[in-house]
Amino acid sequence: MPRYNPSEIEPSWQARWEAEKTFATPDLPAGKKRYVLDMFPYPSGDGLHVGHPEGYTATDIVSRFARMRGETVLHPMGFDAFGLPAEEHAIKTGEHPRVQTQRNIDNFTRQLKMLGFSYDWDRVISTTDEDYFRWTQWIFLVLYDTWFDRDQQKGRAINELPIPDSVAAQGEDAIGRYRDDHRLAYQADALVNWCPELGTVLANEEVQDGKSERGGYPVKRIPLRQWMLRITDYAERLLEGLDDLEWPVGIKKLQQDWIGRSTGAEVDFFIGDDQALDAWIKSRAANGFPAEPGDLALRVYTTRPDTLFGATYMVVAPEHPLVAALTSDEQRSAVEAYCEKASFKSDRERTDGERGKSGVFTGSNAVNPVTGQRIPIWVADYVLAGYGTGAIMAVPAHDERDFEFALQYSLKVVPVVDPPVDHKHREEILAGKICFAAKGAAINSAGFDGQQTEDVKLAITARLTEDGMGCAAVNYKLRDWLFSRQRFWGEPFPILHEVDAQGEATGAKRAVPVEDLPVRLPDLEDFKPHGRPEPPLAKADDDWLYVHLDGKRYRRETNTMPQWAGSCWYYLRYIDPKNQSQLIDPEKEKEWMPVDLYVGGAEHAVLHLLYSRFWHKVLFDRGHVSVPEPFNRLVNQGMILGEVEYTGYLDEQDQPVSAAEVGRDDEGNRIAADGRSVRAVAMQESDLEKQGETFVLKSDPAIRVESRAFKMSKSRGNVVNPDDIVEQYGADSLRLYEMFMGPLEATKPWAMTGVGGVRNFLDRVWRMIVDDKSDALQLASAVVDQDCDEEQLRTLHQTIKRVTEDTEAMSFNTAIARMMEFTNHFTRSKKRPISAMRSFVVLLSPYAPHISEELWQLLGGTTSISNQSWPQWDEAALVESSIEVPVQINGKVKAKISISPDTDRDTMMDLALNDERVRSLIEGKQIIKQIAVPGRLVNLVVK
RNA sequence: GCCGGAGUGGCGGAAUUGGCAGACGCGCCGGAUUCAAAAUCCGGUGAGGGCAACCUCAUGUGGGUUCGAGUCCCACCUCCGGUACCA
Repeated sequence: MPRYNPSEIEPSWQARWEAEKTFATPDLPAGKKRYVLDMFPYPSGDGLHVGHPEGYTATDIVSRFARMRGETVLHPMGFDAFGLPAEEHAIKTGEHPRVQTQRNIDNFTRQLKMLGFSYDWDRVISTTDEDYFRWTQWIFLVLYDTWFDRDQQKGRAINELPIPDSVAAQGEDAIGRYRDDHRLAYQADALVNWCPELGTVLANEEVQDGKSERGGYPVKRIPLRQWMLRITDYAERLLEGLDDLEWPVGIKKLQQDWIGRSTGAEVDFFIGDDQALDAWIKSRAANGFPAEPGDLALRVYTTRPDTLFGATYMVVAPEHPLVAALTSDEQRSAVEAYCEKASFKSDRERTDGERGKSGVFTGSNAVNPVTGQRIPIWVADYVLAGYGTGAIMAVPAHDERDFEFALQYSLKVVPVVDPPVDHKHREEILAGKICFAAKGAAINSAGFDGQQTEDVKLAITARLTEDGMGCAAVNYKLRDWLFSRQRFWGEPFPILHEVDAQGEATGAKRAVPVEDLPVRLPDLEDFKPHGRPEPPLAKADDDWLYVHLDGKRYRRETNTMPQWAGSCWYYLRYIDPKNQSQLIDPEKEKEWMPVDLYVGGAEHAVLHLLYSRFWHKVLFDRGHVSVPEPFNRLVNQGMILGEVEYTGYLDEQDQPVSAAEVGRDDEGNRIAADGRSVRAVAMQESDLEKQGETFVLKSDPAIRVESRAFKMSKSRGNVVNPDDIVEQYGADSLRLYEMFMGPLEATKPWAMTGVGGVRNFLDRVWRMIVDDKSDALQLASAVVDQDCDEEQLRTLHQTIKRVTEDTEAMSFNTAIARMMEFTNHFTRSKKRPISAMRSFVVLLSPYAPHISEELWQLLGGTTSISNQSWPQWDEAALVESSIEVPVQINGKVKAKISISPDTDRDTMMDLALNDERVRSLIEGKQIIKQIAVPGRLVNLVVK
């Protein structure tokens, strides 16, 4: 009895695809190309998660579909294999990270192949391959060799950087330093998130709630010499580039917010002695606003220059370079203590918790450039050193943060914006009792009174510019990218630091010559961090660590790159994965780029996608790639949650407590409204019933029960393993179920019964074509070599049309529903024309490739079904001779009439009015309005 | 707080973009087949009322626009995800 047996047919077809290289992609596309890309996985020890195949199946369907429509498809897969877990494992076990990484890659590869994805496995790459990271290092050298020309808004070669005469006069070293200051890859002392437990610094993104994202260990801020990438130079380009991309608007917005462009003005406040004020004002008026504020001024950035008249005090960040100079002797101990305390806190800790503001008066004053009045300068950690100029003018009347601070320290509040007259709190705002951050008309602002906010901004900025006190300015939230890690398992930097005879660094550096790449990782005895913020590579032998070049001695850079590095450009390498002389052959790059469809999780919305775009733009500017943006279309697959769980509550006496009464006490323990402590228990669906919006116990409807699906997690024990599903139901069922669950982008809960449902469908498809009663594999007797009848033909062509359109629209769930309808229809037919069966199996093949191959072969196919061309539908076959349309009376369906689909408006109305039932219903009533929509409905409004 | 997304049967979800709400699947009920069960096949299945033909109500809540609203507008509620003093 040849039952549908996926565990037999799936591996055999996979073996055949592999042996025949069915999905090998040519170097260059013939005709229309399509580059379909998945976000490559980190090969963790846990293996594939059920969330991975969701996106992978979607792209596989798109790829198979496109191939059958004659496009040349590039659909590759690889591994993002550097990263912390492998290193943690190495530290624990002493096993080289490469060994474990390879094991995990092998397991992932097995799992991916088991799902029947049509990747070109000859193009597989791993970021940890020397042959790959050689080019990651090469791109780093491009960044190192590039400066950003603001006038042209373009990255250019460092030797094209204009050297000011004053620098040139100081000699080669000065020129070198000047260049180093302009490179896109540069070193700086950065306050870093040092995590002693992990023995590494972390990027801001890797720190959550003052703890490491991985492991949840405490993080301290310490200054350290770090590699930085000047992504901020590209802020404007990264912002503009978003416009033309077919990305979800939400993701675009996240990137825009992350870049955080704002416009306003920089303003200098005089901080010198009164005697020097006049001279300063005169010199500013004569010479204009200088690039640097000088010793006599404190520079701020504001987005509301219109509120300058309301600036009643100033605040500098604790790390601001002028803090010491501004601090008076009386205040020195208080200020120093405050700054010391702030330095121990991370950005996150500063803002965490109470959210109360704190600060200390410096003892100094500054002159408000428009009022001429002296205002106090405070130091407070609600001002961040890294944004704007690290100092602000505080306008408590019109800024919530300043208002809160002013309230706490009894600072002056001067309203300078009059809210609209109908504003609820206008009186209190004008009295300085409530803060108003919106727009209005200027007041208390001398000559600007009465003008609207936007106009005042321009007018005041113009006046400041004229007086040399300020200028219009743009700022970004985006920070330069902290690019070095103190880890072993990452790409070494291809940089050499010159050392003198004593082994001391001279400060000069040079790039490793391109022909010497890759810089391989050294052999180490063990991988343990030493607890100091110094990279493990420093433990390498001198053979590795020291290099002689051109008669000089160098020490290698010992930091490694972060995990993001490898994933920044992998999509390029797939196009030319084995090229030994170049990153990518320009001819191939031109033919294949950009990526037409990129599918992955929304968790990479900002970082990975922003970093890749940045690298790509640099490569573009330097002529290595031909398009300005790498990913034309982006789709985020939604999260798959675990099975729905029903949770009831019991008190200490095991009496049920309604979920409506359950809350949490201060320690987070669950308690009932009356204070009894309660515990959660899992409930069976069969014991529950729906009551209104909620579920209740059948036995006691007063007791409410929670119903919810949770994120899959090991600790919750609701993780679904793809291996188990494939074993029980088959890969085709898993693929089909993941697509049938709902829209690709939606978050949706897993349901094992649903997998059974699609398996049932595949069983029906099998029996529609295969004779399951006979011992040999042969066609069912109902499958006949004759033409479709009219209805079958219509069903077939409707199915072709809808599956084609739904697949194009990536509406996979409805495409599958259409195929189920087809199967329902033809299973009922005693005669199933073989031509219809063939067309159907072709439609099914991108979704469930293994069963389709098997059935295709049985239906007489001699080559892989993936070589078939996609069926075309015939509009003529879709036309029905007669359709039923509803007749509504006052918007309610009261009757149906049968008409030919092309019946015109008037004829429809006549038919409706003559319908027996309609006539009886409108008898004696007055028809006020007649609406007829051809092919759709008739509506009569009667009184 | 702010930003995004979503609320449709017992459940997952459809609905040509303003035109027959609930496609398709799961579950449930009934029937056929069977010694019996599984499997399979056929039929039914939003709620309430009626012997019936039918009637009434129904897409988170309340209003509005329209001949007609799940879909558009206004106000609100709930859930999920992201984010955190960026001057």
